[in-house]
This record gives sequence, structure tokens and C-alpha cells, in this order.
Amino acid sequence: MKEKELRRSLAVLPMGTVMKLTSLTARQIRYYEAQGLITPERSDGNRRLYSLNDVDRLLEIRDYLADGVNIAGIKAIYDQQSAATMAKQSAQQQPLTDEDVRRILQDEFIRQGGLGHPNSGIQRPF
Amino acid sequence: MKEKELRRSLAVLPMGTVMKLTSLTARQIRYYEAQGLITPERSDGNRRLYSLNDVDRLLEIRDYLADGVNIAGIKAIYDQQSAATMAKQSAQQQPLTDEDVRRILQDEFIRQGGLGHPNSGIQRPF
DNA sequence: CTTTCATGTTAGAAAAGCTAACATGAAAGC
DNA sequence: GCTTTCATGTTAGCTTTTCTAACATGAAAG
Repeated sequence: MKEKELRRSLAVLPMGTVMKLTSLTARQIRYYEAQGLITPERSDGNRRLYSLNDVDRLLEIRDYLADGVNIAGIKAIYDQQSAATMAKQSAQQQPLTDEDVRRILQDEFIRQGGLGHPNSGIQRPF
Repeated sequence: MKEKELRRSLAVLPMGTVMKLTSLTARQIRYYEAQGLITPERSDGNRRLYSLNDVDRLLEIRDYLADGVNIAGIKAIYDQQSAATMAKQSAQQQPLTDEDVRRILQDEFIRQGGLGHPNSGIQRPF
């Protein structure tokens, strides 16, 4: 499933294509970017390049606006989502077991404690 | 799975993107088109638009050429493939059972024979 | 040595995209 | 009512990208 993700996040679509795919105007798309709702990549020549994920997000934005949500509201939603994602990532990164933690701290102590005289490998009982 | 196919055959990628995705030059890509190996769509303004399927085919072409197959050879391969596909499609369309065939022929005869001298529905033993 | 093949290179034109600025209709707030 | 704000339209001038067409070329084939 990694390849699909990769393809969906490949920034390869130019403005014109995205306009057609979303039925938004260039003005709208650039405005949403200016408001921080999307961040397309840029080509060497400074042209915007969008991914399929970007297109999906633009469609979402379109729907939110059609539902009367204003841009500040949409931004709030996305900020919240990314905060949640961050938290999840931290959580995922934290599948450090207690054992892992102990090992890491131990390493840390060994490296530190090793100042003038390699401290003979004293093992603190963490 | 229809959506995936649709996306893969959506012609949305401009030349520059395809160049990067395939590491081919514009000259090469246009030449392969001139030789009938690919047929990208065109934008209103006459710019070529490629799909992900096109990109895959270009990568195949690149590999064939690297393996010493010349363009005529590649074309032969693709012609053969599409012939095979055609045949398969016909075959798929042909899940007409003998019974179907008989019914169709019968209808045909009835419609035809049905005027001056209704041939009384004679059934030829096909 | 002459063709053929696959590709490079160049020139001139047109399309597409960029930024920046000003314009505007509808809502919101006073 | 009048004034802001929001989301979008419009325009202008400029740069990048792509297009076609033509000529150039190295390697292989004959």
C-alpha cells in the first residue's frame, strides 16, 4: 500500500488540470493557498504542482464552503486534524516499551559517564 | 476497482511532469508518439496530456529500448497485445451460447421472411 | 560510403501560469 | 445607513512551458 500513498502525494498536476478536476478557478485555488489551506509544491520555474491528495483537499474545501463554513473554520478543522495526527504519530513513535526506555537511558549514561575514565560499565538499575 | 482504473487513465499530466517521471526527453516522448507507440490526449490549447497508464507505457518502452528492442519491435508487441485484447473482448462479448445464436438467427429470419411469403418459420438446422 | 534509426538542437510562436493590484457583491457590525 | 471584511473577479505585464518544423549527428546496417 506504500506505492499508492506515494502516487497520491506526488506533486505533478499543474494549475489547469486542478482547475478542471475541482471546477475551481485559479483565483480560488491560489487564495486558499494564501490562507494556508494547501501548500502545493513548485516547479523549477515556480509553477505550482499539485498532488491527488491536494485535489481531494480542494474538493473538501469546496464542499465546506458550499456548506457555509468560512475559511477560518476550515483552517481550524485542518489545524485540529493535523494536531490529532501529530499526537497519533507521537503515540506511534512511543511504542517504546519500558525495556526500550531503559536501554536507551542506559546507553545515554554509559556515553556520558564515560568521561575521564571509562567507568567500567556500571549499570544503574533503571 | 473502477475508480482506480479511471484515475490511472485520466489524462492530466503535462510534458514536463512526464519527462521527470520517465527520465525521457521531450524529443523522445514525442518521437514515440510519432511512431504510434502512445497517443496522449490534448488540451484545448494543444498541449499533450498524459495519464499514469501512459507513463507506465513510456517506462516499458524505455526498458524495451534499453534491452535492444527497436521501435518496430515494440510496436509489433503492442499491436499483438491489442489484437489479443480485442480477441478477448470478442470472446467476452461472445458468451453467446448456441442457444443465443439460434434465437438471434431465428429473429433475423422471422423479420426478413416475414413479408411476401412468410416462410412459415422454417428452422434451418444450424 | 550511404541509409536508417533514435535522438539532439534550435528557432519562432502560442499557451499557461505567476504576481500584484484594483474591483465588487454580499454579509456583518456598528 | 455606512463601513469593513470576505471570497472572488478582472486586468496587466512578465516568465515558463510546450508546440511544430527543420536541420544535425553518431552508430549501426547494408
